[in-house]
Amino acid sequence: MGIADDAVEVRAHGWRTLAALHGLIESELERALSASVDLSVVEYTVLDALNRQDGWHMRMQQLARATALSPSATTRLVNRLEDRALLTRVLCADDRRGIYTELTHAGRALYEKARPIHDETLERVLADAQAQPELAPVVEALHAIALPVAAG
Amino acid sequence: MGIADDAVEVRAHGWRTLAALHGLIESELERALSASVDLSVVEYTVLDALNRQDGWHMRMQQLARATALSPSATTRLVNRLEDRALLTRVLCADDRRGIYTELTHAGRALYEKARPIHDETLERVLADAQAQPELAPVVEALHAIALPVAAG
DNA sequence: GCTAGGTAATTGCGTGTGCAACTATTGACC
DNA sequence: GGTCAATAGTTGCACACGCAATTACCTAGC
Repeated sequence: MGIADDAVEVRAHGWRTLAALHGLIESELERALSASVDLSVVEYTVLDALNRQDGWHMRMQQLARATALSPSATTRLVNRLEDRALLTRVLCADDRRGIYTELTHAGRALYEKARPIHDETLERVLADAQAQPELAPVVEALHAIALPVAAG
Repeated sequence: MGIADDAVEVRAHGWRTLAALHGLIESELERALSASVDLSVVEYTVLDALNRQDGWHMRMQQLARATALSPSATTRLVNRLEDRALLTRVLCADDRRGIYTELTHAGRALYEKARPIHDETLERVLADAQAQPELAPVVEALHAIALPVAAG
């Protein structure tokens, strides 16, 4: 078997490994978050994204990109969170097609409660994953990614 | 902000990056496979897993692990593929609770057709991802993973 | 040999998702 | 100023998923 064929195998195997690690992390986060604060991973992702824009609005489309969801799924996701009074829709004045979302007090409070649980779970799962020879290299790579801006 | 806080941020950011890359690859594979051979990514994963066990059976449970799916989802996934005559259920003699699955001729043929599409899409997507500074380190790590056994 | 506890797989049910079709609004062109 | 394509967001619909309950079977223990 030649070098080119090996490359195909390596990519396929790498993809399976990535998918395995992703599934592992997501299911653990799902369990931890839904048990403690009744949030799914995507719901937490929304709160996290909104919080990271501190005080700033976010369009539906940006939310869709941040969660890797379709527009329709994003609409319903925002509906669920709005029904729980965790965020509010804000009509935008300069483009009346656009809709901004922002966290409510309750939303920020729930996020503050969920965040340590999220972070601890992530730390634990990554440590577990790093102990598996199969997954370790990918976990290492995650650590090596530089933060987008100065995080201090 | 201290080193410990940075570590939390780095993990969270790494996880978002991993999720982004995973979502990117999965959606591209989904599009390519469903358009050309009417298979979803998990369905392809099943055919691939069965094929990699060349001629060998695979229990439902193993399939569930390979696809990161629940037992119920695995049952229905196998149902769909069986309805399309791509695989067959085989009762196991020594443990009559267990059910083996194996590819049919049609299943193997469709896999052979799907595989190059899968591989080419994966190559293209990984190349695209590697061009994004944000995703590149993770893609590098995937390439660096050694194949489980001698692949030649 | 029979019962009790555990495991493999399946089914009922509620829910989240994507696609396609739709509405509302914007911006470009003449 | 009116028309037309493009964009933002929402809704109808079908479908795949997870959880919990169920069935069938195996394995101890007595």
